Amino acid sequence: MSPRESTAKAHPRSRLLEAAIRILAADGPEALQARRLATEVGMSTMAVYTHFGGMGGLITEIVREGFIRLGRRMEEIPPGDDPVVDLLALGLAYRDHALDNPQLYRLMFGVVSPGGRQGGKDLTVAGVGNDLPEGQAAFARLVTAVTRVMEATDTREEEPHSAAAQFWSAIHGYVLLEIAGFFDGDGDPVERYLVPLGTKLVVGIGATPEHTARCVRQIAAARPRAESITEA
Amino acid sequence: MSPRESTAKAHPRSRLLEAAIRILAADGPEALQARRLATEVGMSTMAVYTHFGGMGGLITEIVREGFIRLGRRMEEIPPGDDPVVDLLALGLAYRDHALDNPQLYRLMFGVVSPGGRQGGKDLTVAGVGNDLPEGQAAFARLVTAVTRVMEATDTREEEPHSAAAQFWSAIHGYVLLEIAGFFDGDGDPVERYLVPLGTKLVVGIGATPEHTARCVRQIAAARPRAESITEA
DNA sequence: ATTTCCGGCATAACATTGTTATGAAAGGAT
DNA sequence: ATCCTTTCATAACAATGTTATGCCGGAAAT
Repeated sequence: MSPRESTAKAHPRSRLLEAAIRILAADGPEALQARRLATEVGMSTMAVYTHFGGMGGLITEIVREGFIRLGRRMEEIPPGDDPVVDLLALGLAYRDHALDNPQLYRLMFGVVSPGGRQGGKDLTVAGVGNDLPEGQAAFARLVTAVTRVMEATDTREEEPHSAAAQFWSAIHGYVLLEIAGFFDGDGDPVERYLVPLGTKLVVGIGATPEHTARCVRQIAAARPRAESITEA
Repeated sequence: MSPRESTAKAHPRSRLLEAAIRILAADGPEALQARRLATEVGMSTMAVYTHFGGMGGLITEIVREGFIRLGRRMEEIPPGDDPVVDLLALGLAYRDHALDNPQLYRLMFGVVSPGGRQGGKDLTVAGVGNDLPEGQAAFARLVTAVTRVMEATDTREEEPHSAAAQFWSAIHGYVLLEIAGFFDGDGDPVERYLVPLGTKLVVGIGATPEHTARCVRQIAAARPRAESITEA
């Protein structure tokens, strides 16, 4: 037995979780079924129940993993000299990650219900509230970036937490509309909508329009143009 | 037979649609089932197929009706003297309507999939794209409001369509996060997040901060405080 | 006025889903 | 060596969307 096979046979929980994320990305939440998942990993459907308690528990773990990956993606942005550049780059990284994993992103925010058993009476979504600490961690990264900008611009009129929540609202809404296809056929929606939107918010936080424009040009120069969606 | 009964017996399609919206608001998308719907209107499940072709067709019509109601709610805002006041009031009406019908709002944006057959492989959401003209109508109302502000402030740097799309992104994201419970326990989230967010965008469009602040105070004075969610 | 035809819908069956009951097998603890 | 716990395969169950079938009633045609 090769080591690859040994790691493949072991850790059935991880295999289930990764297979579930793969199926979700490939064929959407409707394909996230117990029998298909069991076939994918070469086991029976009972494995889902022993390791996750059911499809609901599995989806909860998928959401957690989604927030972990989002947090990692945002951590990868190295803080540079200009906090405004960092904040804008953070927003772009957030958008890039969401559009690389659109199905996962929608599932994270309860935007989709795989078996019809989810997203029910209670509208509260695990992850954005206090339920999943991984969600708070990703938000905390945004709060620190906003705080640095406000400190650099001597802005004290607003709490960083409040301003960060506004940033998240704007980017979140933009991302969902772009995923939904609302911006299809209008050129590069990032350049057309997201960058102006972020600019307005950064200026509203306290940065000067001139400085923000310089930061936007700096980021746009380092950014590849006309990328395509990788996930099916 | 009283006239009320006659109208109740007739128009089975409308009865199905209204019952579906009622069930959705009361018990969530998971309760949107063919058998329950048939029981609710006193018919068999076949009625769903004769009138809508299946549950998918019914959901499409629910989404259309949702955009119609959203459009009506936004039409009810009478244009006043100040376009900035109008735009802010439009945003608040949008938010109020969404939080009065949170389940419907999420369904409209493909945010939820009742039955697991929706929101599948294709991420494009009917309504925000070109599929449903009712969705375009609601967005058009926002474009005109933004256009008036930009005309009043002599702003020509940006297209109204682009600025309106940024507004929609921001409000849409805020609404979804508020529905998801992200702002729970932080006081009035409208005052704390939505109003500052709208303020930054209005200023970014070209209005002066002072004038915008006056408009915000004017609207806040006319707005009832600490409203509760009406839908279960 | 009778006949014909067609749309609307109830009944019942079907395929597919999540779930659970049962038991076997494997591995470690005593 | 024995027992106990965990893990999971098999199979059955409940509930879902869907479809096949046929009845019924009214409208149109003769």
